[in-house]
Amino acid sequence: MPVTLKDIARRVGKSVPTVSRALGNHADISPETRAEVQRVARELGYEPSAIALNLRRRRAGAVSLISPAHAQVRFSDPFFAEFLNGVVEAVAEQHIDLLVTAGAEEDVEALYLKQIRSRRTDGFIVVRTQRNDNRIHLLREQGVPFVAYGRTEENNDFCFVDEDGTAGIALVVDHLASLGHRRIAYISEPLFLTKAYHRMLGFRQGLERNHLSFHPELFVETHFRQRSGRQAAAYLLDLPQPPTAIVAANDLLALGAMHEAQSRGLTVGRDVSITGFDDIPLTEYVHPALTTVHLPAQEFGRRVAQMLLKLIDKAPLEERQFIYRPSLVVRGSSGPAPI
Amino acid sequence: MPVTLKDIARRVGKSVPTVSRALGNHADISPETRAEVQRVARELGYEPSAIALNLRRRRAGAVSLISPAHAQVRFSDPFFAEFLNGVVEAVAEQHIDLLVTAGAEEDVEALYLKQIRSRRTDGFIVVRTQRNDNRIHLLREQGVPFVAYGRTEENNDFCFVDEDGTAGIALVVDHLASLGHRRIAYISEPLFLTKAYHRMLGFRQGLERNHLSFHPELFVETHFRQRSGRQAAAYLLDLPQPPTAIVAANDLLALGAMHEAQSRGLTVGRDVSITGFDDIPLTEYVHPALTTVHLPAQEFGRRVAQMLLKLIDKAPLEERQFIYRPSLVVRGSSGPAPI
DNA sequence: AATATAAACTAAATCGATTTAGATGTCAAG
DNA sequence: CTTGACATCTAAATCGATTTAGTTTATATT
Repeated sequence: MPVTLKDIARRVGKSVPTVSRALGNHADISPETRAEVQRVARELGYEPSAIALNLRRRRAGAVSLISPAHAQVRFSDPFFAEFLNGVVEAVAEQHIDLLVTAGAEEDVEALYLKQIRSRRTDGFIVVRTQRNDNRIHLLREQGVPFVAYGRTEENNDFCFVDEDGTAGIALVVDHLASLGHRRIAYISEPLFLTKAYHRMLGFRQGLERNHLSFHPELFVETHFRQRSGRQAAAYLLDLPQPPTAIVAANDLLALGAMHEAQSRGLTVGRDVSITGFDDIPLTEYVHPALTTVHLPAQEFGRRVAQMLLKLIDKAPLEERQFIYRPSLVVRGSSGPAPI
Repeated sequence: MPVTLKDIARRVGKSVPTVSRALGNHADISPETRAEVQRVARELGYEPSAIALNLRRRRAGAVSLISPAHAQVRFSDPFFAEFLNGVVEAVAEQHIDLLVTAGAEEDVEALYLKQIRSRRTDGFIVVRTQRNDNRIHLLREQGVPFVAYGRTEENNDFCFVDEDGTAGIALVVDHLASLGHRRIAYISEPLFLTKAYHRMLGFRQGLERNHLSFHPELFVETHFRQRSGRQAAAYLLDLPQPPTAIVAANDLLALGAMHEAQSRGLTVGRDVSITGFDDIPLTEYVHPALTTVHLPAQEFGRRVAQMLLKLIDKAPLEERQFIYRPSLVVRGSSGPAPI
């Protein structure tokens, strides 16, 4: 049986409000009573009921992160896992709970609405934003605090943390072009995701500024995982005129592509160059190590969470929006174009 | 402003309890009133306050998963990420919230105690059990429902899901022995973890039943991550008489070891065999693909969560304990011993 | 001595639901 | 015409906290 104020009140022979005020160090309690109450509370291991408190305060004491339905990967995406690490730590520091939920395929918005109406949560962390994102429409409409990781393509007047994916991929193309590559392929994530779209733009921008033309047959839109990367690479390497370099929109796709190239006996970094994006912890430990674009995933998680907590507390926010300019990490998977 | 029973009551001109009973389909409400109340509720988008309900029911409507402090990896451990996927899905199906928290380094037990006393949670999922696990002592003492992933070394009279790591690693040793390997090294996770300990036992058992002797210099106890695997492999390969096969206690360690071997110009699977454990999604996509032991991480997560939910509901449990017998997955990273 | 003031406490209301016990009105049976 | 049964509803209590508005008692002031 958990200990309540009533239990303490009974023990010290005082009323419940007195006990409450004694524990809260209010002025209208005599030093003796206060000491006695606090002693008994400690002795009984009293801890206020989070639920009762939340009812009174009309807060949930929790923030919510709903993993989107379309992400078959959910937490197994290493980038997202790192991001989650950051969120969990930032939230734990403030003694707020993190509610983690999986969105059902049908309609994630119903889930958001339910959480809002049942007042389970004080705010949301929105991940994997889409170019036209109904979740964001909804949250804005409902006036619920939220911070997104990523932007949308429309009205971006909300709090978010994002990366400049366009600049990131353009750096990759620069790098490959400087190595003499002229047939560069691109493996894209689904383009309804804002970040996939931005990265794709970076690819086109990179081609352009290096005076390379865009070959539609060298552009593949696929899913998130390694399997897709492998399949896409198989298609590309089977082309009559295969690319000498493959830019993948994320590291998992790149690893899948590398696997395909290697199982064809190609040496990655020599016969074909392959690059990724995100710099997940693994990239350093595959062979050859992956040339990629670094993102501080955990820091993104921290930032998003901290912004959200401030937003909820209506504390002043130094910055409502943050766009990280990523940097290139050159490793062994990219090398000079073969002649 | 969220909609409450009071709002509905005002609208239909009835008392709050009547509204409550109408929504709950109780018998003592006239069909007309019931219909009217339900109509208005729908119209206003009424959803009961989760907090008020929980206060009344004296339940939290949530279960808790606290990532242990010693796990520097937390969610970035791909096995754990998969496990979490399973948990999240099983829990979401039952409309229960999952509270994810990070344990501070100092004392995780204090965190558990706090969550128990403040009645934030109805039960716990305990991961990365230790041979002598204070969290389990505590939960048992407090009589709080919990399910562990993994056992302890003492009294195991509680609900858990586990793998038979001993059998798993022994399979690996059998496999390597059958390929002619006689100098087999082992890279272990920290041995205070039950699962690390079990796997280590499997290594010794495997050696024994293949009539191989245990060489202390071929046994390295280290941490979880790739970096440790790499360092351990460096040490092993620098030995005057290096091993021909390296058994790593998990896939990340194995990938680290592979990286070290490859950066020395060795061909993994020919010059040296390397094996892992867990069969994380990545193992299939490195080159050569990793020989490992398969564990259905996501299913483990589901099982643990489902057990916990039943335990909380005091529903009958067909089985309180489940030990999975893992199977070997042979891929390219293991091959015949060089002569 | 009467009154104002301060100290230390408590009753009652509140948050948003549910449940228990009781109230009211209608109708049929005696 | 009274009584009992039934249908339908509401008042009050409860979960565990906090806050507001008093209340009581002792002390200081005039």
